[in-house]
Amino acid sequence: MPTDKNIEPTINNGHASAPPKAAKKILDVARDLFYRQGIRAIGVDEIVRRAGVTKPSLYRSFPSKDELAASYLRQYDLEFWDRFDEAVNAHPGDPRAQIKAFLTRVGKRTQMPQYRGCGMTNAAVEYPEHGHPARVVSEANKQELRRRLRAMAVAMGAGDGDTLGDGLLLLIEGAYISGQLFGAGGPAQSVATNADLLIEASLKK
Amino acid sequence: MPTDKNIEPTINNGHASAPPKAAKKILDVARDLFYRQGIRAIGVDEIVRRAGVTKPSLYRSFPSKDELAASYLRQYDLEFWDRFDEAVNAHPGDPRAQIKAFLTRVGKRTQMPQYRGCGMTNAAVEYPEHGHPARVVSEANKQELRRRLRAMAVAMGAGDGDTLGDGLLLLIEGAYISGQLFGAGGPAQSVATNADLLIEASLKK
DNA sequence: ATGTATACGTACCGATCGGTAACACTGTCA
DNA sequence: TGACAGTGTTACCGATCGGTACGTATACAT
Repeated sequence: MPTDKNIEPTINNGHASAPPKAAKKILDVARDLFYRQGIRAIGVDEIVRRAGVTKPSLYRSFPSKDELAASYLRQYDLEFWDRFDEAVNAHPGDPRAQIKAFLTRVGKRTQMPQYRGCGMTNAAVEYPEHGHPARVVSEANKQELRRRLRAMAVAMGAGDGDTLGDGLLLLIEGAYISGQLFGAGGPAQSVATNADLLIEASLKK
Repeated sequence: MPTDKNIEPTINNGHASAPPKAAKKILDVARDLFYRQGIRAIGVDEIVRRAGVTKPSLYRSFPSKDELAASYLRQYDLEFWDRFDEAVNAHPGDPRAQIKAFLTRVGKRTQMPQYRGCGMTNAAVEYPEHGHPARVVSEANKQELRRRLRAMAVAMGAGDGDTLGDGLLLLIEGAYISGQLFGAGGPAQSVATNADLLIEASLKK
């Protein structure tokens, strides 16, 4: 067994690097660039340049740019559900409060200076072709979101839970888009208010 | 005055063509391709090929691809307001019925097989950079839509007209996006119903 | 010391990107 | 007849696209 210096191996000298992994740096950079500027707008050359790696390194970790984009979205998916579940867990057994908490945070995020909408939604717009790796991830995320919103609407006791769930989804998607279209002060800031109004109206039916 | 054959001038022999105008053919093809597949996804070579013209012809009528995209959107803008005003004019003095008529048609359109959302919205997603010619047209269209929706909400007598107007805009944008994400049977089909519910709730305040 | 596996970099590929130069042809109108 | 506007043709530009062939450097086990 080695004496020292290798449980976290060599801080990384000039080249011949250390386990922090090129793949992680690539994905981090890609995530940032893809989200802020769009997937089609960013070339692999720029990704590797900003990540401080070379192109073959990218293609050793990812079979293609399309699959790199899909990886970015799979990570986005995880973080999305983290945020969603955080709102859910903050109000156990109270779906209306869960929705309100989630949408309040969405509304706040849409008002931030560099807000660029939902990475999933944007990717689906960029890749309309069915079966594209990025779009597949995006569609799965949205299907699941719809399923959960409808279930929550039913749990609230709405007369027509499916319709209310879909209405909430429309408001959310509208907030994502409006956030990047109008910036701060845009319609997205009222998403939580409007959602609560819609819920109120749907429960009274 | 010519004897015949020129009120609609010469069916267009092999080359050296007739007035049908290259610019119009180019814009028609670009419009179709840009809408269905996205602006970034389509190259100028494919546009001129499908239009049966050559690249110099394109650049004689349009200073750049970006400006061609902007022209496409300006035409889209005109047709959008045609549809909008059609719904408005069908119900003079009754903004709630106007909104309902417009959204019923939007809901129907989102269920059509080749539906690809709103060209304006999609362009803004594709070009996040401020000042891009395509984005400028898109933003102007959305600003005006917001202004009119808010005015209509106020005219309905809503307690908070601005919030209701923004809520309607969120639902509309959500329908555009959901329409292309989910296809037929998706949440967009309920946009008119949800909008009416939201209006009802906002008037009672 | 040497083999092996892994990760890396240099250099390059053909294709396509948006855009242009230069010139020939046609129909219209004066 | 002659000027003009608009089109077509061919050929080309430099830049960038996504992707790869191939040699090199390191780490570890034998």
